[in-house]
Amino acid sequence: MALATASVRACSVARTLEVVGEKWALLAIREVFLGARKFEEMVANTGAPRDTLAARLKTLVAHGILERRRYSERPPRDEYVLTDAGRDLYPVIISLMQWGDRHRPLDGGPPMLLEHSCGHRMHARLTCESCGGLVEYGTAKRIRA
Amino acid sequence: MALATASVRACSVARTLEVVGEKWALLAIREVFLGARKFEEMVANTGAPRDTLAARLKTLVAHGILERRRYSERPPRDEYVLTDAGRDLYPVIISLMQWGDRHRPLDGGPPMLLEHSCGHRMHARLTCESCGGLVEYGTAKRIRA
DNA sequence: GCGGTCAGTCTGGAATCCGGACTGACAATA
DNA sequence: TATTGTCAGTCCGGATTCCAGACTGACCGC
Repeated sequence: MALATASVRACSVARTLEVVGEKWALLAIREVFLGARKFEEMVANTGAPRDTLAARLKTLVAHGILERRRYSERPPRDEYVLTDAGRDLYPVIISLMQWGDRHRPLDGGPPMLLEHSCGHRMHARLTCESCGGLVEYGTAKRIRA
Repeated sequence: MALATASVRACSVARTLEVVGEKWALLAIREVFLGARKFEEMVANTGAPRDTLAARLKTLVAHGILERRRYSERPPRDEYVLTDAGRDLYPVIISLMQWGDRHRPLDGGPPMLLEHSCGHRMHARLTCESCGGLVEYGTAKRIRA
């Protein structure tokens, strides 16, 4: 009687989502990327309940995605800044943004345009570090697990 | 008395998260990318409550990310396959995976290795379509909104 | 008929989420 | 000094979701 009970896949996607997978977490991170580092700004820009946002910021700090930095002593004021690990979430945010731009467009075009440092309107894509070729569904195969 | 009340940012990230931002949605999509297209497989591999997973699959189908396809009439069996819009989420999944590989590593290395069609172990990165340069935090600036 | 597979649905308690009111520290204005 | 405003939360009670696990129902193979 072989018992092959629920061995959940060990997967980096799941481990990442444990950190940023909650409803307002990525939106808070987006705000920091966009320069809104203060609690009040994030509340206004995301529409998150203050309550929930405070909790998310706390766990993001605990997980080393954000850092809380005091930028004024009198009055005491803190802002949230990205750690290195937080900055590494940039591709996640950009990928989500591009999907939304393409598949959930707004009348009047994308709500936000980004310009890459090369001077062109930014269209990002995932490429292979070795060959430079496009990475999309079907261009990769599993070689372990 | 100017009332600048809570104008939530119109943002493609938020619109995308409305579709895939719930706890088990992206994990279900990951499963389909990995070839687990059947309900039972997804339950086993993700560990999601059957209940919740059924609900997520329903909304993903409703949102045009997945498609339910009958692959057997007798007994009646359906599987879930990616639509074009679903396949376009590949960069999101890969970005999440790479973040997890780097910042939440497992002893013994990444649980899954991918090989790009060029034959090398896949390390994907976000690059600019115009110049081919790396896209990371600080390489883009907002030119609208 | 009996057990097994597949794809869910149902249940009831636990955990979260929500909008909005409130607090407390301070600054600026009157 | 009193009033108003900003900022960063906390607190509240009700509504919504989530969860593990039991159950259903359609089918197949033996």
